[in-house]
Amino acid sequence: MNKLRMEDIARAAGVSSMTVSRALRAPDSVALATRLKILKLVKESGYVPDLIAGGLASKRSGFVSLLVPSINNVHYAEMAAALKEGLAPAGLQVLIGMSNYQPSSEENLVETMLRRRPEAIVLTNDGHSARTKKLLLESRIPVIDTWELPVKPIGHAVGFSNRQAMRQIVEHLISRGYKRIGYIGEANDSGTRGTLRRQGFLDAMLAANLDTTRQLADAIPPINMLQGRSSFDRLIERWPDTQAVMCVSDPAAFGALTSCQMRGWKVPERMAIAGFGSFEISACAVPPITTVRVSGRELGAKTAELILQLREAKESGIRSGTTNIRTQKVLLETSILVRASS
Amino acid sequence: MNKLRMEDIARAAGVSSMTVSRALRAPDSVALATRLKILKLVKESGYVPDLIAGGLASKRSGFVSLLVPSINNVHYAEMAAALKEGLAPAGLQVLIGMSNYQPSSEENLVETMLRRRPEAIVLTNDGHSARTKKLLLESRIPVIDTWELPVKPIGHAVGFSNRQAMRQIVEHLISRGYKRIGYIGEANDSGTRGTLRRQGFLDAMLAANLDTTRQLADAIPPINMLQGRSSFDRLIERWPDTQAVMCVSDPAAFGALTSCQMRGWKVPERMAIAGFGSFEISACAVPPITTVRVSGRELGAKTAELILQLREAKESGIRSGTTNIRTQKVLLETSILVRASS
DNA sequence: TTGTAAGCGTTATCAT
DNA sequence: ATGATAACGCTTACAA
Repeated sequence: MNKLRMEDIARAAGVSSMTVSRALRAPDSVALATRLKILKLVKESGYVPDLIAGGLASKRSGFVSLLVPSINNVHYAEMAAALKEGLAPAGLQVLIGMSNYQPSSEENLVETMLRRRPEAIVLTNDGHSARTKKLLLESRIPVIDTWELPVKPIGHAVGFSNRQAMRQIVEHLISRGYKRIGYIGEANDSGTRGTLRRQGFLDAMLAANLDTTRQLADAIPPINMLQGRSSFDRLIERWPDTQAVMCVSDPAAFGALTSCQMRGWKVPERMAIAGFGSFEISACAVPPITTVRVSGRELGAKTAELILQLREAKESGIRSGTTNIRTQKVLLETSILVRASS
Repeated sequence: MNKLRMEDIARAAGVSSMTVSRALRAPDSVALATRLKILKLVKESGYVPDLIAGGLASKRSGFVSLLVPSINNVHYAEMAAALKEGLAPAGLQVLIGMSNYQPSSEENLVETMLRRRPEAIVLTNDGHSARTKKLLLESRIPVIDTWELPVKPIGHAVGFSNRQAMRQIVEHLISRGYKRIGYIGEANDSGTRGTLRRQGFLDAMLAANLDTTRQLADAIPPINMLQGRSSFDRLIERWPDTQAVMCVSDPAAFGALTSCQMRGWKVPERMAIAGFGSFEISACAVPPITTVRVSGRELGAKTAELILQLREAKESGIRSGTTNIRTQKVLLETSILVRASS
């Protein structure tokens, strides 16, 4: 038994393969009786059209590529789900590639993804290599940077200001009366979100005329709970009179909280704690941890919207002879969730 | 400026496109000078070969499809990373599809993935619909069920026994002297891993002649921390004299722990807790939580191995005229991590 | 070592 | 509403 082709269905239905093709993609353009007969045969035979062949002929691959550093993250998961939901009505599939937080891997991943000619490519991290940028630009495929709004994005961007959000939450700590505030971040974060968040911390502290020396940023990204705990321990060893600690992410903040639990320190009385990202752990910890709310769902939905909009613009551009599509930037709001830890 | 094709590179190099094709895929079959000239042109021009066209011609798509329920899970992340590493040397890419824990979505996802003709398809959940099974079987594409070893897998399988692992950890609790042991699980888990884990709980309890009525399995899968906490609260309300609680997963166990923290209950003195899956939270919680160690990396590596082996078997099968490849089952070991919570 | 010719399985385009 | 034909951009198979 060989693999079925469209022509096999066509022969069985007594029509040409073009009619089968139409019955499958644009049912209205085929007579009802013919269509029903074809669909019945397709179903019975288990025929599955070959998208490789279809893609070659139509020059539409039918999928959008989502590149994430890791698939172990609720925000990427929600973003992916929302992106998928937003693109499904347009018949676009989402295929996910994982770079595993390795910059060299991203370059590779981008190149292998481009080979499959996605209809758009969504990036979730910044700090791309020059070659990555060149490949993306030359591919003529719409590129969307997400999460942060880069000053100079490769193509379009949907995101929020990590710096502004961090500034906001640190201002909250300051308004609570904490003065000796420490910061726990990640190492090697030049050109990444971590840097921007730390910048936000500095913005708030300097504006309030507070001391900014209590910083520890040596965890390997992405910082995890246990790293957060050990950073906290070293922070306290070095600056024992610290009153509050601002962490680059919720898992790190939870790590700091567990250190307090082991020391028998009351939170927030002895030590206030704040995180970033509204992960489940910050809601469930005892006490719950103050954090910055970010919405992967919103990001995914907006990104889907943008992709569909770009697609339409391109269609009408082809019709009108215009080829230039302006770079789009979508800025999302963030808000802080004040909880018992501060 | 139009998209570059292989022929453009060929013309620039003064060779035929076949030579370019060879220089790119089997460098040794092209004269050194020619090859260098071609590779230089490719690099300078930013030409990226079209895998859609290549796939159609060669009947090899060059990718393996990994279908996960969600990308918010460290185990799938590690499995994906290991799978990727294992397949990369063979020139196989891993593309991830997400079903979002919706059974209807899985059917859809399988079908759209099949359209792209992956060279193997890796499934991470069980309980497939009849149509899904039919499509997979008729596709003639190698299918690998992972995590659990189903009694009747669709194709091949790499996994461990959830039932046996759960039995082991419950036996540990029993050996510690706990008698009134409760169970917190997920609702609607017929045919899924949850059912098998609960079965393992029953196995151990019945073998020890202990009461098995303290079960609460009404959380919506996948159970999360807050659901674990509320299940625990209801368990305690109904059976206040419970001594230990076995949870279907670590996040649920952590939820139970936070309830104890809020009640001021000592763990394990007043309440012993055990989880499943060795998530980071169980290592970082205070006290750390006893759990079952599972290795996504190992699963991914073994799965990659199996895929390469099947591929070779197929190659030599084609040469020898044999077409039948036996179903493979790979069983991995699990172990329990005894920690302070029990 | 390189080239030529013929597809791969679908869809675009133009007829009818 | 349906069909014939020619791509789509590459690789296979064979020839030189």
